[in-house]
Amino acid sequence: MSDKLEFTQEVIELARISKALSHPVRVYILLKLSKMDSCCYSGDLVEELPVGRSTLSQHLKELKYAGLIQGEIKPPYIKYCINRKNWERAKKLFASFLNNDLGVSTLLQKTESLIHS
Amino acid sequence: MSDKLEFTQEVIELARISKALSHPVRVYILLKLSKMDSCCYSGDLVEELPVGRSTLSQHLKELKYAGLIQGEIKPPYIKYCINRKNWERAKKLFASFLNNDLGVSTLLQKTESLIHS
DNA sequence: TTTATATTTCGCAAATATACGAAATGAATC
DNA sequence: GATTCATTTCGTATATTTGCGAAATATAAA
Repeated sequence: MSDKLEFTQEVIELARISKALSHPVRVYILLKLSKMDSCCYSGDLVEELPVGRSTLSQHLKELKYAGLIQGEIKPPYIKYCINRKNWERAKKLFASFLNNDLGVSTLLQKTESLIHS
Repeated sequence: MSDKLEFTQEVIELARISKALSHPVRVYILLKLSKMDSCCYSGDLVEELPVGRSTLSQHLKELKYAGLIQGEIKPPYIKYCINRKNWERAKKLFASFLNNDLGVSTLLQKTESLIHS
């Protein structure tokens, strides 16, 4: 069989989450938020991290877009927290990945099965 | 304390590995190689994956550079395998990350401690 | 030595990521 | 309404990533 296949959702999702974690600033933010089990202001983070405010805001936006964190507006602040549900999902996916629990059949699929499903 | 800090090796390494995993082709290759517990030719992969030969070669190069795989020349082929040692290290790092086993003190460090250590 | 095969490197184009300062936003307070 | 504060968006510059085909490389076979 030499047909080109498409990636499954699992593979695409793993890549998407990995991308969200592919910068030290974002790794740090996620580690801190998941550890604190509480929330955090953008202003607190910019004090510690070696980037400017607007750059930090971009990183927060990316993590939000990836669904890994969420912001709650508490004027004049915005409190950022881990998105527990998606974070647990990410953890499970990665655990499967690292422990080789993902079956070969979950790596690729034929185009047809995507179209007709 | 509002001094800017630097990232620890753990944070930098997590970001680096995540970056290597931030593309579906690379996730697929790593999953396949770690699952097979054997090796794989570039030619086999290009048959399955939706990218051309030179593009696949780039992805393999990146994974090699990240230390996650290694290539053994078996003319006229090159056999690619998981780099077991580094893969185990990556697994441990990620497991700590996902389980919140990394202490807060392992996230950032003062510039001084880098310079004088 | 020529030919065939597998893979990589090169050159290029397009898209995405990273960073910053300045300006804009949105809510509370004066 | 004007001011203040925390944060985001905009505009811009630069660097990196992704992709491809053509050319180069390296080895085995004819």
